Amino acid sequence: MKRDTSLGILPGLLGYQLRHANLKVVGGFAERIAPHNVTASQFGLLVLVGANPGATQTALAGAFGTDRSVMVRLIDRLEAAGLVDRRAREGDRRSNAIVLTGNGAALLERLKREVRAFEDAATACLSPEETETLLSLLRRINAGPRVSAGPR
Amino acid sequence: MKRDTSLGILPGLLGYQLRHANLKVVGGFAERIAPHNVTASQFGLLVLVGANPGATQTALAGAFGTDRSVMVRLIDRLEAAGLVDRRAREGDRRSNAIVLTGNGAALLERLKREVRAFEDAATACLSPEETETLLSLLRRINAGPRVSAGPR
DNA sequence: AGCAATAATTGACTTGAGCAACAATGTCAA
DNA sequence: TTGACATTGTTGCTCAAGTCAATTATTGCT
Repeated sequence: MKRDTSLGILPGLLGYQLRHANLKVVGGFAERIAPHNVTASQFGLLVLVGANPGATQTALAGAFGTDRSVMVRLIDRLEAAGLVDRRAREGDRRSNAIVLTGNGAALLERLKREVRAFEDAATACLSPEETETLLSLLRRINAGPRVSAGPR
Repeated sequence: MKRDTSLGILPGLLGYQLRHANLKVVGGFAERIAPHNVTASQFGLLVLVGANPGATQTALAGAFGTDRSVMVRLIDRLEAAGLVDRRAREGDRRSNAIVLTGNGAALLERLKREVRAFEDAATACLSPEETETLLSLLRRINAGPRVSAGPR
């Protein structure tokens, strides 16, 4: 009774393909780094903090593309795990300076090696040039203007 | 005080670019169709039901890539909104035959026009050939083998 | 008849996003 | 200087989704 199911117009939609690629790649990566008790989002944030020591939570949220309130809870968890610190910031007592702890920096190094290996596996079905093309097209989509809600 | 934030190695990672493209495209689309009280997932499911009238919930879940229990609640909402019906299926009283209602079919037609316009806007920064390339690369990633958890 | 498999459902739990409100703090103009 | 306004981190609330286990009704097999 397999009556194989048609996907209709979905395969032609960028949104659909993006949703599935995201599910597959990010999901696989999450599964791979799960033994370290870190999610994919947390890894991304660790990279960001490592590249911008002392940045403000709002700056991190902006770069990460999330709401400030989401950033609060993300950092809460990383801080509870002893991977980052909230430091006082001279000159502005409203904001925190977020920095990696020693443990955080060490874990980040190990995770960076894992993510490289994982990405190679995930793009094994593409040639290196094709992978580069895919990345550059995605970057252009991401850099493009915010897509308005359209005429209504 | 913009001290523009560095993204570190993130821009070179497929997972990162996919996450952001997904956020941007799917998020923008969700915002656009929100006035119709439909989420992006629900739109996808409407397309699927329209292309496979009378399909089983389990078949839909399989094609959609979600758990059966998720499908139950997705259909619950569409049914409550009067967009689909659970029909009795002759020959097997365990399963439901899911079909579009008149309202559901009408809404689907309107949404299909909107999604086309939206995708055109989202890919306006790419040439038609580039958009096709992007879609085909994503399809290959999606069709590729499940990425294993890798060596430890 | 008896029993394993299947379809749908439910409940509990977790995650993530988005929004609104708030207190503390900083900025700026009159 | 002071009063209006903006910004920062934070919390609470809501909602959509995803996982996992358990339950019920039904079907098919032997």
